[in-house]
Amino acid sequence: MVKDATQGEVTLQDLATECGVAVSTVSRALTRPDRVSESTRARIVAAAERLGYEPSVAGRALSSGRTQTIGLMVPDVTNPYFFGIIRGTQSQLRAAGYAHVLVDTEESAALEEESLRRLRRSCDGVILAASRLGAEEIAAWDRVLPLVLLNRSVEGVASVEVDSPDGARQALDHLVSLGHRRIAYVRGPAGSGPDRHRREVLGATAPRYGADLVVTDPFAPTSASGPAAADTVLRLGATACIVFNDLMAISMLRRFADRGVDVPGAMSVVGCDDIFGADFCNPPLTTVTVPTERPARTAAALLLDRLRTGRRISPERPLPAHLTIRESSAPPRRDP
Amino acid sequence: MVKDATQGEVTLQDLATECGVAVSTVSRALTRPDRVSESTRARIVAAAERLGYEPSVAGRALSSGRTQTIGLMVPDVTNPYFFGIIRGTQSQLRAAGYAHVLVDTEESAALEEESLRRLRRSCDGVILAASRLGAEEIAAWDRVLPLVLLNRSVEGVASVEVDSPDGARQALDHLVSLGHRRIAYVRGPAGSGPDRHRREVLGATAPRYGADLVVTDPFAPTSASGPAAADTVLRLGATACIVFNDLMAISMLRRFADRGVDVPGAMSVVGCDDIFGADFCNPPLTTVTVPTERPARTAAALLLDRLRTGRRISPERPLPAHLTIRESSAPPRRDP
DNA sequence: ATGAAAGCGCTAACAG
DNA sequence: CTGTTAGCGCTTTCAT
Repeated sequence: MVKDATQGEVTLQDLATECGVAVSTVSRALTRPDRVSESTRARIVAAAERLGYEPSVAGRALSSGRTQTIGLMVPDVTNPYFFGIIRGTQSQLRAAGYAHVLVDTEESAALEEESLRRLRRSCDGVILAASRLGAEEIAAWDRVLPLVLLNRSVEGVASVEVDSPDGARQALDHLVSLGHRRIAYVRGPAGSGPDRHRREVLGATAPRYGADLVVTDPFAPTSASGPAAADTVLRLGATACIVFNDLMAISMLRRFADRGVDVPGAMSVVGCDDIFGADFCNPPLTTVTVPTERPARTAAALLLDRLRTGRRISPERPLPAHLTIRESSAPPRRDP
Repeated sequence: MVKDATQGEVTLQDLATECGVAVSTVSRALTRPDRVSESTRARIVAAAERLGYEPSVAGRALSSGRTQTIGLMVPDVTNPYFFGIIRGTQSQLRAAGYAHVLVDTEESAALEEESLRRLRRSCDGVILAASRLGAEEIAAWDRVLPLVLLNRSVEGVASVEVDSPDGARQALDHLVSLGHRRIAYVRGPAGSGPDRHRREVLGATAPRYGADLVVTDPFAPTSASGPAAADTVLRLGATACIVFNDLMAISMLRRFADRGVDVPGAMSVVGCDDIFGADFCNPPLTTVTVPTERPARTAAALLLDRLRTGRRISPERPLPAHLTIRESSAPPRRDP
């Protein structure tokens, strides 16, 4: 039953009065059940239940220093890629009794900084997904506020890689196997960890495969960048491209269609992430699939563990990425 | 510059000592600038800046009773429909200096209840999007915790309609104009406000249009329901359907394809929401477009205003819905 | 096992 | 305009 607002909130004091014990006893009964007698504990818990007691986060935070909330910062809530991240962290945190503050940093490092500043006092820790901040800034913040990074690694800061560079290698392998020689990699934002890893892997692998890799300049990882990215790929004379993420890749598909470039006839496109929509766009997008929910849960668990034990444990290896081949990639058209 | 954790947090007391004034003066200087002399205010603000002072949300909440955070509860964070809602409320709240707690209730009324219970003490108010709770429960909660409803209306509780029933009418008009006579409406979840409105409007309008409307039983508003919903529509012998949301509609498109039912040749499909993906699925989906970000901002503004003034203002009218015609709807195939 | 008491950082009367 | 004082609800020594 919902308590009426006019009665005010039920406090520890109320329970103490009700049960004829001291507030400290009530506090213990509710948070350290082993340090009170079984009988009083039962009595207090029953009263709490009956009166609809709900602990005050503020009171608790003030005296204990812990807020029982952790922040999740993502660069773009409207990118379906972050679905799994949001769901995964949320379920893990909820199970542990933590609240979950979601912050959309809108691809802006400045907003990230400001948000961290604001979260510093109100969160016990923060999960930072795909941060656009510099390595030193991240390291500095981690000293103030426990951080776990997702898809970004910084020396000395806990992190979980979602993306595995091998996905890009598989994509390249696939395109080369189809017969492509001149292949473009369409970059994401300049600071991105996965972007760097992919460039490294592709750069190192292309020669071995006998492929001619051309890398674009960085793009904002959103649909809006698609048309420009598509045009760039055409200008570079590639017959196939690997794209930083599916949001851009799907948008590029449309640009190619608008310019009369047949996909996959005249241009093969491989995206990354396998987001919502990748399987039903037109043509369906060949993409690098990476499970996100599991690493997100890992990140949350990592943070919780660190808060509890003070230890920094190292994360399990991420699930391997795999290529999901759909209709947007095919052998290059033979020149007439 | 980021303050080092070893120094501990800077408090009002620190600033007071630093400036040689009382904590209350510092408090006022930072929250009621007009109640302090300009010179001391400047001195204090400068010190705060210099020492990297950040107010303690907990301390503030405890003494003022306000937490400066508001909750947003959505039934499914992985439904792109809620993108605009999340963005809209977030931007509005951020501008007002409020924190934003996102809760995914996973289409479960029980989880909604539990979340409200937990948020009661830690939020100043909650924006409840597409609640699956009963009207009486919602009204009861509103007495305890200021609520604003999105896409759900309950007597006496502030709400903003995103959906306008006229969208469904336009969809029906469209299909009838194309020549369809037997038209199915695929329902969403039982408690949904928009679902009820649409049934009412469609039920009232169909006779006037000379259409034969058949209404399905309720479905969970997710992709998973698509196949079953598609099968039901076929069983009902309709040549066209209006679907509760695009998530289901897109999924139905695929089911129809799998069953060899040509869309739009043998079946016209009209969705609702115009979510991410509706424009690039195959075939592109005719759908009822409704702007979500603006009403979400309105909802946030409404809540903030109520918290500030205690008044309950009534919201502006929602933006009108409009039909966006794409390739998933066409005239019915002439029987051979 | 339980109680008394001291704050945590801040706001909000109430004095001056 | 500013200082003094009392809590807000809770956890946490320190006694008992």
